[in-house]
Amino acid sequence: MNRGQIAVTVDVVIFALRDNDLQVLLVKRKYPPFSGQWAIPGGYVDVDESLEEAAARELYEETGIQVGELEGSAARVPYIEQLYTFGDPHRDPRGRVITVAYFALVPAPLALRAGSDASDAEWKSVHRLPKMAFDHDQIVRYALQRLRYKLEYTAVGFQLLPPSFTLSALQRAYETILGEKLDKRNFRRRILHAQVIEPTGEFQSGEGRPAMLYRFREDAVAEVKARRLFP
Amino acid sequence: MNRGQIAVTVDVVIFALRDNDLQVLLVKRKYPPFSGQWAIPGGYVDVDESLEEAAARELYEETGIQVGELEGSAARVPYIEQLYTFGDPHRDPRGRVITVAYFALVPAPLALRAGSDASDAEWKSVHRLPKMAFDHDQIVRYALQRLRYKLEYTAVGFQLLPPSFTLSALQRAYETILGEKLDKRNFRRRILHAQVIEPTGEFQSGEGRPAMLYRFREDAVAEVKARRLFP
DNA sequence: TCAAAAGTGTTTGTGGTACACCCATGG
DNA sequence: CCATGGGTGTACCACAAACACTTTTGA
Repeated sequence: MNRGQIAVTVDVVIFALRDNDLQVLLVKRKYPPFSGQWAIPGGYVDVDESLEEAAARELYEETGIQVGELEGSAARVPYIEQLYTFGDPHRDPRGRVITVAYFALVPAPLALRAGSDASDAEWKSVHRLPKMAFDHDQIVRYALQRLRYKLEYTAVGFQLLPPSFTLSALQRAYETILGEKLDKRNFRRRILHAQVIEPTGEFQSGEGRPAMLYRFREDAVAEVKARRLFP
Repeated sequence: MNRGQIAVTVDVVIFALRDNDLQVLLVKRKYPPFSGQWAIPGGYVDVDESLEEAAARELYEETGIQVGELEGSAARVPYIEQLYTFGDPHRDPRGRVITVAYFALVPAPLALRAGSDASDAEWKSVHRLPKMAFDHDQIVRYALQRLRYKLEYTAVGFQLLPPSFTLSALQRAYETILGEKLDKRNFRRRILHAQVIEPTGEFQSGEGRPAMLYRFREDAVAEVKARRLFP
């Protein structure tokens, strides 16, 4: 019998697109172990809250970001899903701590607030990650792999964009995350053909010719079963 | 702070093909809560063992099935992966118990042994599941969904078959799991084209014309990235 | 010779990929 | 008028789906 000997935490990998780069929100640890090092936001699960509630609470306490669909909220996470549970017996020097990792996507510009558990919160490029506490580097790498994977067969990528966006911005988002160039004509044809976005009727003016703005269709089928019997 | 107030278990959904049916291994609970009801094998995680070790140990204790690649072992699990972590605060009447669920595939005929923690272990059809303890029905349903999903884009299905098998047997396996008929010629072409199996040179005699036996190619690329940008 | 299961090809449609130029606007 | 990014079409190829008959064996 081992009740009471194992602690459970949740940790959340939060992705956003900033400066044409895929970034992760990290917090600087105030207290040991690993104090002064960067970590993904997270903390202990309370006895009477669900894992999702714990993830939302820790996120809010450490970064000011709220989970939910509320309009007008400056900082909200529209998308969160369970990633994996990491349970190596030696992943935390304090003792046996199992962590249920989540991964979240937020539209680019979010107001942050340093919370009580963390002295600082900062966005860091996934390509230049600092040394991180615990096994958090492994968790972030796994989350990135999952994000890339999901990007290709679900419409999850729209969660990283503002409510309306141009097709070029969408393509840049895909290219940034996948780390490769995509053909403009093929990209547009596939996205439009997939019927997941619709034109807003508005245009965005900028440097060159104004671009049509699109929005994600809420009624879109985000994930479709594809008969493949492995490639 | 909540250390010590939350218990962690692992539970394993084990699938096998028996009698042209997809079945799950269930154990009858000896002790409360839910004593006398069916449950998937599992139990508390020890402080000093990893989640995978805990899954393997519980599996062995309750069913006699060993995890690993050992040849000659009558009952071994060649495939196991983490499924999901279920953490609803009220999923266990004894208190807060979070369970890390795994799902495993075994080739059809495995010798079972009732263990000390379970008075009985039995294979049950996924289509006619009995009333189950805790949220185990939910876990099994989720595992089935995952199995069907993986079947289509990975070569995981071969883990449910003996080392050598006919193409008809493979097709029956797919049809049983997916719950639908597949076209024989298209199925064979795709499987052979995918280069995941090779002929053994042996034939299996039976009712009609003898059938070529195939084996899974260990060097096969089981999962290939397919550029789709959602269907 | 019959029953039972194994094995085999072609046509058609759809979607992926490669590829280059004109368009609308602001400065 | 020019720089900047927005927007468009076609040809080829690979693979998915639909579809029915011949072959081999044992009883």
